Amino acid sequence: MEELANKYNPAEVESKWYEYWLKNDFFKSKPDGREPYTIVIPPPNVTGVLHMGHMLNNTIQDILIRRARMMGKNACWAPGTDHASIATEAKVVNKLAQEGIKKSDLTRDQFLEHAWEWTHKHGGIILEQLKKLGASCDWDRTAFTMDETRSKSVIKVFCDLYKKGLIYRGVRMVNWDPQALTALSDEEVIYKEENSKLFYLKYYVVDDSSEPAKEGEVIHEDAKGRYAVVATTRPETIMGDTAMCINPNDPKNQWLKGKKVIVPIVNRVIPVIEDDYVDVEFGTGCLKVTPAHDVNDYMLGEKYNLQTIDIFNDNGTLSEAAGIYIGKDRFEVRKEIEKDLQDANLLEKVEAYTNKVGYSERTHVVIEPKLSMQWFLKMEHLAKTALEPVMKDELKFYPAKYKNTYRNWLENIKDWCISRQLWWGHRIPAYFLPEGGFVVAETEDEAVKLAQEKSGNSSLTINDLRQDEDCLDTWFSSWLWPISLFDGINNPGNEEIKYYYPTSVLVTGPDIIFFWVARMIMSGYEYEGDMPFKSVYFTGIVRDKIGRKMSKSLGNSPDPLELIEKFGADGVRMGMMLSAPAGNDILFDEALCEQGRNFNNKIWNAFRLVKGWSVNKSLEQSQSSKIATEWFQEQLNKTIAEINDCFEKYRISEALMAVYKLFWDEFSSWYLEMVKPAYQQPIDEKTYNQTLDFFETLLKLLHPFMPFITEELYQNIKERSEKESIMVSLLPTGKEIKDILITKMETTKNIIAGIRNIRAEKGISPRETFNMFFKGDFDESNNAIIMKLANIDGIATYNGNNDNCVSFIVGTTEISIPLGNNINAEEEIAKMENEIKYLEGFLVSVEKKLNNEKFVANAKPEVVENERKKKADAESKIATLKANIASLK
RNA sequence: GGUCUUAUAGCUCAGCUGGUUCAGAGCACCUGCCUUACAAGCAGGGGGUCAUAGGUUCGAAUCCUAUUGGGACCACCA
Repeated sequence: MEELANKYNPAEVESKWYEYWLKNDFFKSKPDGREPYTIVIPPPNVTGVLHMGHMLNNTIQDILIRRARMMGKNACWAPGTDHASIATEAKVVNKLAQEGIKKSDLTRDQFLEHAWEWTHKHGGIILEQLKKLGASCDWDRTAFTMDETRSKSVIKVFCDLYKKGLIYRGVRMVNWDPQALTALSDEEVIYKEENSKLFYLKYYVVDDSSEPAKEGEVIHEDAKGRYAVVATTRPETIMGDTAMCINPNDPKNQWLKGKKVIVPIVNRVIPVIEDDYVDVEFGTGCLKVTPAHDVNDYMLGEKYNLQTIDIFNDNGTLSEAAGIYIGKDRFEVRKEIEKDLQDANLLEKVEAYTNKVGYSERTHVVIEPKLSMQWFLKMEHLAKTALEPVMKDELKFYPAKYKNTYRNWLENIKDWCISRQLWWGHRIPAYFLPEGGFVVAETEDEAVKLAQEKSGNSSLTINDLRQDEDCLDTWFSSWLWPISLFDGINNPGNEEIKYYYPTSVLVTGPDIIFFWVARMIMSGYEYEGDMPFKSVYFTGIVRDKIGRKMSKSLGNSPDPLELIEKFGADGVRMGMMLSAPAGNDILFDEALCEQGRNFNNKIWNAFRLVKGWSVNKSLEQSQSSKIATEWFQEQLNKTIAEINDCFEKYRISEALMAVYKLFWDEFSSWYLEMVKPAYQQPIDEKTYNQTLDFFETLLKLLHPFMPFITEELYQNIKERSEKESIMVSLLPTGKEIKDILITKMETTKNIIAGIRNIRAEKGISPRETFNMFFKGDFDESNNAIIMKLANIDGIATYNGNNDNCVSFIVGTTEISIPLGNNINAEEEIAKMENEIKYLEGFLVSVEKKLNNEKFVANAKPEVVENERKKKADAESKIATLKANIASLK
């Protein structure tokens, strides 16, 4: 072996092996006789760039998929991107704006041309970045939610649901984004607490009879007459007021019953209506009703047949219907109207107030509730089928706590507003007839046919029909992802969908449990009659080390690619996984990547050591090496079982920690030290080969976590043939564990540590040798190990003649090291007396238990037996210590 | 406002059906060491009334109740 650098350099090897894997098609999957293991990637935005959340998410997926592949399964990780309609359209609009082009100046086709250009230019960068991470996706399968197959699927599903009567069109109060100029679903609105103002407005009463106030009534009055006071946070909407509402049981407002009031400034006369929706305690108990601009007011409007006046334009400015402030922005008007009300003496007071305001998830502008014609999908039936499998754990959530969240949403589900007033997306396949009405069809030809039938006019052509301008919500394509990736919508029951569906696991963030996870489950049952995935693994949010969400504006989010450059992909992957228990947020710290990199280096150097040994075939295996190999084999088996168990429960960070400790502590610190030949001495062949086998097994166990370094070393540890790779090798399966060897070695390690401790305390060089004596039960089979690692000349039973000994106790055995004049008797005595004191205290508590009749009667026999043993052991230790003190005195 | 969740070492977290895996791990920290694989390292070591108060039990970090403090989600009063 040529000279190897003493530091591992990841940059040199990572791209080399990724190329090698691609060249050999190791990531590819085709249906065959093996058990499938399928993951569909949560498709990132097509024009997005990799952030820490993606890193975490995709590292986990890669770990799972690589492990499955090494377990002999047919592993298929299907990648792709999402067209992200609002986000992408917003980016394109911005870009055009920079070039001085307004969207409204373009035709739909022209705009889409720009959008596709943008998509082709920036699209898929994120997938290239995933390759740097080592992601073993089957790239030939790369899909896009707006490619032909997926688009066809979406349209087909829309038509199907329409035919089933689950899709309908209707005027509803929707969340309107005045910047993107589109409706949003409830899930796309984020409520934020805000410091705002509560305005108290005067609504003068018409035809006031001036009857005296009855008991409990609160009547406001000034020179202009009697008036009601209405508290509102949105005075700019008074132009849309069509009623005032009081609670019929509100004593203080009884006098308003049946009256009419005048909207301030506007001077429109509106009725006072009564409904117990109104909270008597809030404000003055008088509510202004603006059916066009508030969800609850809309409900009141429906109930009492009120007029609705829509005072806003789509972009949030005041419309003609408002009559005043026309063309001005809503927030501008709020300021102006405050002043105007003040000037007109119609503003009683203004109070500071905190309330929650809805913002658009994508454009971050304040949502305007707006009445508009939209398409909706009925959810009741879909929700019903999707609930039970999750509650019954047929489809498992990790962590399970999200089952509650899931149930809560499904049980209170509202219909899904699926239309968006955007161009970038799947256009709704509804076609309006010249004389009114519409048809829904997958193709234009079919639309014409249906239109002819519907109108009875057989001369209708496509030119007579007008297709709906709206697009579908992005999630309306994402919810089909696990099916459409295998073309299961267009070609039901095809070979791929039958083989790969249901997929094995979905790895995603809990923030999209409603947007995406729940809806995929619905569509899965609707179109495949089965769950889309057997498990869902919810990752946490990546935060910085002091717990803040990573965000561009805070500047606390590291660039993943820079991290990879600095620590290597393996190091970063490990850094992510070290602190990522399922469902917990991860507090990311570069120090974790450093730990990952250090671990790479540790593996690298262990490799250097082993490869540096020369083998002497005529050498016999030493006793210590024989013990070491037998023990390590057991330790390996034990850890493999542990890792398997962790993976079954999706405790991935724990699995990593187990293999980390196995390699660093058990293998490097203990095993290699046990078998390591003296400097420049050869090693026997048997031990050498066994060590290489162990090393190879360790590399395999590490591979899912750290694919690159493990491949590099796998290729170098033995001669490999052309197309061999660790990523397609088989993981060792668990074997029966002989715990006895492990237990014995633990005792041996304790003895070695005890001796090293004495050396450290007394400042004795590790090179200086001496003898060791024992008293009590002692298994001598590991003596060779103790002698080698603790640098001991000989081991013998204590013969009572070695007065100047320092002792310690392991289990019930006393270990003594003769140190001649190095010993300070007083110190030793003090130490032992301290220990006796502790043991006596311990003994008291054990005896107390054993003297308690109820304990002996009720506790399990083995528990009682254990207490007896504790008692005996403590007593024997005390006796030993007392004898030692006596001998030192 | 509702629902859920959580509190264990300086930090991040394990601790399963109450009892020897019961007080643990990793990191950080401290003390020695540049010992020929590795200072990105080696050897050794010190850290916790298991949030607080009650209760159940022979026995509680573990089960129950309340309180306090985190977190998440849903709803929302103008």
